[in-house]
Amino acid sequence: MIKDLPRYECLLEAAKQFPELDPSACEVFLLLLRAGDQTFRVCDAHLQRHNVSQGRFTVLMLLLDKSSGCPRPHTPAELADMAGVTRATMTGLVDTLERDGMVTRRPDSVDRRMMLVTLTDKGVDFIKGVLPDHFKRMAALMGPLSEPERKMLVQLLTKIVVQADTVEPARAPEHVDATSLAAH
Amino acid sequence: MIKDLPRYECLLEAAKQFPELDPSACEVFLLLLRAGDQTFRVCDAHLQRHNVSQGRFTVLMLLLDKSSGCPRPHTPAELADMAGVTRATMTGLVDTLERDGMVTRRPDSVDRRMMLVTLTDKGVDFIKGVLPDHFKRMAALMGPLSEPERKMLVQLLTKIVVQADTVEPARAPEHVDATSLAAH
DNA sequence: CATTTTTAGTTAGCCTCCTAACTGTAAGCC
DNA sequence: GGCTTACAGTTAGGAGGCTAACTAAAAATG
Repeated sequence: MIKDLPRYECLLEAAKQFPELDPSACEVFLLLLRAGDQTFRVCDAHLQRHNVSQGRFTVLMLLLDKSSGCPRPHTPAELADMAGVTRATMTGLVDTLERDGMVTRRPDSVDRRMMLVTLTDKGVDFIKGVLPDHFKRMAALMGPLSEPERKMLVQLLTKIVVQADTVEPARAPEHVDATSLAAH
Repeated sequence: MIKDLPRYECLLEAAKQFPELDPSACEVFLLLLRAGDQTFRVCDAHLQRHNVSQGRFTVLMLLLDKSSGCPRPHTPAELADMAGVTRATMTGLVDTLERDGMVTRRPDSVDRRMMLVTLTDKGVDFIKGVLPDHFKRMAALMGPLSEPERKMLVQLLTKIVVQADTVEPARAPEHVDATSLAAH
C-alpha cells in the first residue's frame, strides 16, 4: 500500500516518539510488504494480459497434475484448501472458469454431495500457453540474485514465515468445532 | 494464494516439462509471495481487531505528520499518490474515515478544486492507540532475525524490488498523455 | 479575453475476496 | 430405522480495490 518507503533516518526519528518501534524490524517489514506486492504485480500483470486473474490461474495450475502434465479431477473443497481461499470463493472461481470453457463440473457418481472439476482441452492448452512466459518472468525477476543469494533469501524468508504463524496463527479451516479448543 | 508451497524436488520435476522453469528462481518467487502475504496478514489481523482496514490505516498514518506527531492537512490527490492507490479509491477511504469521525474534509480556500483532509482529535487518539501494538507485532515478526540477517535481507529484497520495476514497470500515474510516448 | 487543455474530486459499475446463512447428502448414534 | 450431527456446495450481501466517465475549476493558448 505505502508507495514510498520511509528512509531509515525517519524511522529512527519516529522511534523517539514510539519506544516500541524497532527501526530495523520496521525497515524489513515495510520492504518485505513492498517486495511481496511487487512480485505479485509482476505475476499478475502477465496474467491479466491473458485475461485471467491470479485466482483463476491458481485453480488451473492446481488442476494440472504436476507429474503427468495431464488434467486430474478435483473437488471444489480440495481446490479451496490448496489455494487457501474459502469454498464460497472457489465456487465463484469455478463458475467463471466453467463459463469460459476452461473446466467442466460434474457430480461425483458415488457421493452426491461432491462435484468433480476437470480441466478441458481448452483449459490445458491455455495454461500451457501461459506458463512458459510466466516462468521466464519469474526467472527474470530473480535474475539479479546469485544462487547463494537465493539460498540465503530462502532461509531468511522461511524464518519469517515460521514466525508469522506464531505471531498470528492462521485461522482454523472452515467448519471447525471451536469446542475442541475449549474442551479439557 | 497458494497455501502449500511445492517442494523443491517437484520443481525439478516440473522443470523437465518446462525448460523455461528455473527451479531456484521459482522457489524464491513463491516463498516471497507467501512471506509477503503472511506479513500482510499479521499486520491486517491486528488492524481488523480495531475495526480499521489496511487502506484506512495507511491514510491515517500519512496524515500524522512524521516529525511532529501532529495532524497535517493533505489533499486527496497527495494521499492517493503516497498510498499508491487511485484517487477514486482515496475518495472511498476518506468517505468512510469521515463517516467514522476520524478525519474532516474542507475545501481549500485558494484553489476551489481542492479539498483538505485533516485528522480529528479522535483520529489522532485512535492511531496513537493502535501504533504501539502495531510496532510490537512488527518487532515480534522480525524477532528471529539478527541485525546482520536483517541487513542482508534488506539488500536482497531491494535487488528484487529494483528488478521488478524493470520486468514490469509501474504504470504511469493517472491522466498521462499517451501521445508523449507515441510522439516522435 | 474566449477557447481549449489540464487538473481535482466524485460517481457508477465491475471484479474478487470475504462471512453468514441455506440446501441437500452422508454418517453417527440411540 | 429415525434423529442429530457433519459435510459439500451454493447463494446473498458486504468491503475494498480498479477503470472510465463526469463536473467544476484553473491554467494554457491563440
